[in-house]
Amino acid sequence: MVKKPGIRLGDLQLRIMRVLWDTDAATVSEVQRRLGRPPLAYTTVATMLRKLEERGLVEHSEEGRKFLYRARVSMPEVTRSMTGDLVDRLFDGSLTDAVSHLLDSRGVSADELDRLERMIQQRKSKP
Amino acid sequence: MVKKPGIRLGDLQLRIMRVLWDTDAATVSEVQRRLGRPPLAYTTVATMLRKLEERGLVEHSEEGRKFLYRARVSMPEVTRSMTGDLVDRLFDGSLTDAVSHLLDSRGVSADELDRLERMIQQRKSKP
DNA sequence: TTTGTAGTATTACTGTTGTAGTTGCGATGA
DNA sequence: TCATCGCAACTACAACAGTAATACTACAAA
Repeated sequence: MVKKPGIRLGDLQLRIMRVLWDTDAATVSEVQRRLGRPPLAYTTVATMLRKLEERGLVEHSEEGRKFLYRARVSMPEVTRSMTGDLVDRLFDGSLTDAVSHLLDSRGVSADELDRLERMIQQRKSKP
Repeated sequence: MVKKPGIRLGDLQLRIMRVLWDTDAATVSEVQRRLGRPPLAYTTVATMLRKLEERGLVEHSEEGRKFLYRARVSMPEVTRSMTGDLVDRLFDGSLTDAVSHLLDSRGVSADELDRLERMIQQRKSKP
């Protein structure tokens, strides 16, 4: 069993990963462009990509003289790790506590409640 | 409307806040003791409390020559802030996506599903 | 009165995230 | 040929979390 080291990502790191999950592979400039709004310096993006690669979350191949980056960890993997982390930290691992809190703390529309209910029904029907 | 600055806490910071939420007020030594297991240096705890106080999350009064610390932010406040943060970061603010992911990624017992279902029923019955 | 001790204050150091400047190099267009 | 541009490499640095040693101080015990 390979151990999962518990992935923690900062804001920018996560935004970069999201770009890579969307595009499958991208150069630094592409990532930079896709990050949008207040444009970050090219070197900022390049630095973060290098650091992500050091951590093994990303890899690159050379396409001519530019680097093509792609994710080495999947989105579900990261998502699971980060949510699990928070559920552990805040709710002592209790899923129901976590969901309960979510329902309490955010306005949930009747529509959403319906969807959630159906989700649970489905989950119940198949073991 | 007072703005909520989006509270982010590190591991130790959260553990310390939890102690304070549990005890209502505690000296540095008490906090240190309550953190348990691999005991941290007294000064480590004191330093973190000071930093938390700088951020306004904690306050102290003087009890003789020792400091009595207590939380200035409530547990639900912090919990809401941190979960909201993650839901925004990972699921673009979609609560159903978040719950859906939680159900998928962790083993959920039939028992828990029942409890969740009842929770949703309750929520539906009162607007 | 001296000294140990329990406290706080000060200082320091490592690692990580976010942010970017500077440098060097190779392709390319004038 | 030479200036420029695109790009990677290297370096830097502020902020913050975590960790703690060291220094100062006031009370208590002997």
